[in-house]
Amino acid sequence: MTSTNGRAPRARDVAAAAGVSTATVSRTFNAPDKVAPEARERVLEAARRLGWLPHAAGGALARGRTAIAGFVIPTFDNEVFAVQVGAMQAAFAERDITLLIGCSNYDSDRAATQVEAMLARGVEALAVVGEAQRPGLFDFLDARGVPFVVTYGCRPESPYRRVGFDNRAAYRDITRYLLDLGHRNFGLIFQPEENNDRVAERLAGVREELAERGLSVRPRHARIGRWGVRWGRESLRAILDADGPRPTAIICGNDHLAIGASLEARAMGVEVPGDLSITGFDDVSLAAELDPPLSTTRVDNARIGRTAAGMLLALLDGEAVPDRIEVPPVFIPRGTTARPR
Amino acid sequence: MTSTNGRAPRARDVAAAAGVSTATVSRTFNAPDKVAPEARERVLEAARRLGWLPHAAGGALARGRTAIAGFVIPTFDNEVFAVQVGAMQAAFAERDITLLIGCSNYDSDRAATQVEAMLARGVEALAVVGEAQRPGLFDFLDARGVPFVVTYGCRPESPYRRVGFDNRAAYRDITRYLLDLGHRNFGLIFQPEENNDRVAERLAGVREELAERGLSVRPRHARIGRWGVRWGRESLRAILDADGPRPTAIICGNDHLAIGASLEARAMGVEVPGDLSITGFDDVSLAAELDPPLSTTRVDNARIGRTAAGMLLALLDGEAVPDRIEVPPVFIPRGTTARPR
DNA sequence: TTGTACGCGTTATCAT
DNA sequence: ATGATAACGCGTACAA
Repeated sequence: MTSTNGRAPRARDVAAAAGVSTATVSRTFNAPDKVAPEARERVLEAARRLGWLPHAAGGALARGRTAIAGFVIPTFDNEVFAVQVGAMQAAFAERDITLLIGCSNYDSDRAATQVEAMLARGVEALAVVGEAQRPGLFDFLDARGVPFVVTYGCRPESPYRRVGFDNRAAYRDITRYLLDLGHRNFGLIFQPEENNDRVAERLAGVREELAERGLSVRPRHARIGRWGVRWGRESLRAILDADGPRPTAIICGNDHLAIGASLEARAMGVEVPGDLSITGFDDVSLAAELDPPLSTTRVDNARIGRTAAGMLLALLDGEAVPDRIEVPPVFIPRGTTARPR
Repeated sequence: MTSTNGRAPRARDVAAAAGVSTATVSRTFNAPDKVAPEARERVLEAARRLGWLPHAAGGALARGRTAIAGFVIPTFDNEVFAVQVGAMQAAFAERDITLLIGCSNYDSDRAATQVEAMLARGVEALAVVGEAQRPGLFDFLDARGVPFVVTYGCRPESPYRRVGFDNRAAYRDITRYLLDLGHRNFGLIFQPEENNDRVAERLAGVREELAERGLSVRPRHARIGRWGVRWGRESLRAILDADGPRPTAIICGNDHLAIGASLEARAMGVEVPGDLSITGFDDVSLAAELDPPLSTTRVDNARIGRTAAGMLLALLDGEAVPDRIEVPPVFIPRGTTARPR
C-alpha cells in the first residue's frame, strides 16, 4: 500500500511520487491556487496513496506557529470540567487548533509543571481553571507573551482575564433565597478549600450574607473536608447528631455533596424539604431526576468552555477582548428547599 | 526579568547569556556529565533567569521523537473514560510523554479525523476506546508503524492488541445471576448501539445466555436508544406500562440508566428489589450510595488506563507485549436484585 | 507555475 | 570539555 514501509512518509516522498518539488507539495495544501491543476491532482493523489500527513513539528518550526492551545483543569473526573474541556476542544477544532489538556489534581505545583510542559510544546494560548495558581505563574505567561484566560472562577476584583461567574455572589444568592424562606439556622457541607479559590469564595459568600443579618454558622455545623457523595452523607449525619439545635438548611459546595446529604437525610428519617432544606451546585445531570429533585444552581459549562476558547482565539487574532465575560449561574429551586417548619 | 521581551527565549539566548555554545546548553540538560561543572552552573543559571524551556518542536525534529502519545475516547462526559484518561496521562507523565486526547462523540469518522490529527502531531503510540473504528484505520496505523491498543472492549476474537474485559461475558454473568435467582422475564434498557461495539457485545451476551435456557426478551421490553438517567426513567415506565406480563428483572447498559429505572420504579410505586430487580454497569461512585444501593458490575478503569499506557510504553521500548490483558469486571450484588416474588 | 535554498530550534556528530 | 556544523521536515521568499 504505502511505499514508505514502517515509517511515516515525508513531503519529499510525496514530491518524488508526484514528480514535483517539495515546494509544490507544500503549496498544494497551503496555497492550492498557486499550483497548476494537473500538478495539484498528481500531488493530492500521491499524498493520498502514501498516506502523507505533514509533520506538525516541521510546520511549527517553519511557520513559527504550533496551533496548539492548552487547558489546565484540576481533575478529569468531574462533569463540570469534562464539559468545559469538550466544548473548548470543539471550538478550537474549528480553527484546526489542537487542545492540550493537563490535569493538576488540585495541586498548584503540578499545575505549574503542566503549564511548563505546555509552554515547551509551544502552546500559543492557555486556559486555566481558577486563579489560585503558583505565584508568578501568570507573570511568567505574560513575560512570554502567551495569552491566557482563567475559567470557572470569575472574581470581580480578579486582575486576570476570565470567563465564568462570581462564586461569592452565587452563594450569597443561595443563602439569601434560604433566608427569605425563613431559615435562620444553617449547616455547610463543602469540598476541600486547598488550591481551590472557588470553594473559598463560596464559603465567603455564605458567611457574608449571613453576617449581614447578624447570623453565622456554628463550627460544628460547618463540614469542609472531602469530595463526593460519601462525604455528604457522613457530614449530614454528623451535623444532625451534634448537640444543640439542628440546622434547618444545609448549603452544599456541589451537587454530589448535596445528593449525599439528601440520601442520608432520608435514611435518617428526616424529611426533605419538610424538616430540612438542602441546596447543591452545578446542576449535575442527575440532580433533576432525584426524588425529591435537587434545588441547585445551574452553570453553563459548555458556554464557559466555548467562550474561553473564543477569547483566546480573539487574542491570537490581535482583537480586543473584554477582561471578563460573565456566564451567569441560575438558581433552580426544586424539591429540596422549602420554608422551615 | 527576562531579557527576551515578549517572546520565548531560545537556546541561543541562553548560550549567549552563559557565554557558551548552544551545544553546551543542550548537553547541560541532556547529558549533564559531559559538561564542566562551572559551565553547567552558568547555563542552568542563565536558563533559569531567562525562563528558557527547550522548544519541543525543535527537539522532536532533531531527535526523531516527539514524546507524544494519543488517546481517542468517545466522550469526555463519562466517568468511565475520564478515569481511564486520568490514569493513562499519569502513567505517561512518568516517562515525560505528553498525552493528546481526542474525542469522537461516538462518531467513527470524527475518530478517524482525530487519529489523523494525532499522527500529524507525531504521536508515537495510540490508544483507542473500542474496536468499532473506520475500516482501514488500524491498518493505517500498522503501515506507519505506530503501535496501538484498544481499551475497554476486549473481545476474545479481536485481532487487535487490547486491554479491558469481555463485555459479552460480563453480561452473560449478570444474566446468569438473575436467572439463578429465578427470573425468567427480562427487560433491557440500553444506550445506543451505533459505533459502540461494547453495547452490541453486551446485548449479545444477554441474548445468548437467555437463549441457552430457551428464553428471550420481548421486543417491547427491549429499549435501546439514548444515554442517561432520563432514558432509564422513560424506558422503565414504557416497559411497565406495556400490555402483557411485566418483566421481573431489568438489565441496564450502564449505571445511569439503572439509576433512572430505579428512581422511576419508586415513583411508580414498584418495589425494588421486591417487585423488580435492576442491574447497572460500571459501579459509578453514586451507585453504592443510593437507596437501595445499586447492584452493578465494577470495572477498574484506572487500571485499564494504566495498563494501556504500560503496554504502549513497552511496545515503544521494543519489548514483547501480550495481545490481550484482561482487567476482569466484578459483579457486585447490592440492594436492587433479589428473587422474584 | 515551478524549483532552489534558507531558516525555524534543537540535538548529535565530529573535530578541536 | 567544547564549539562548529549538519541534520530533522516543513513553509516560503526569491529566482527562474
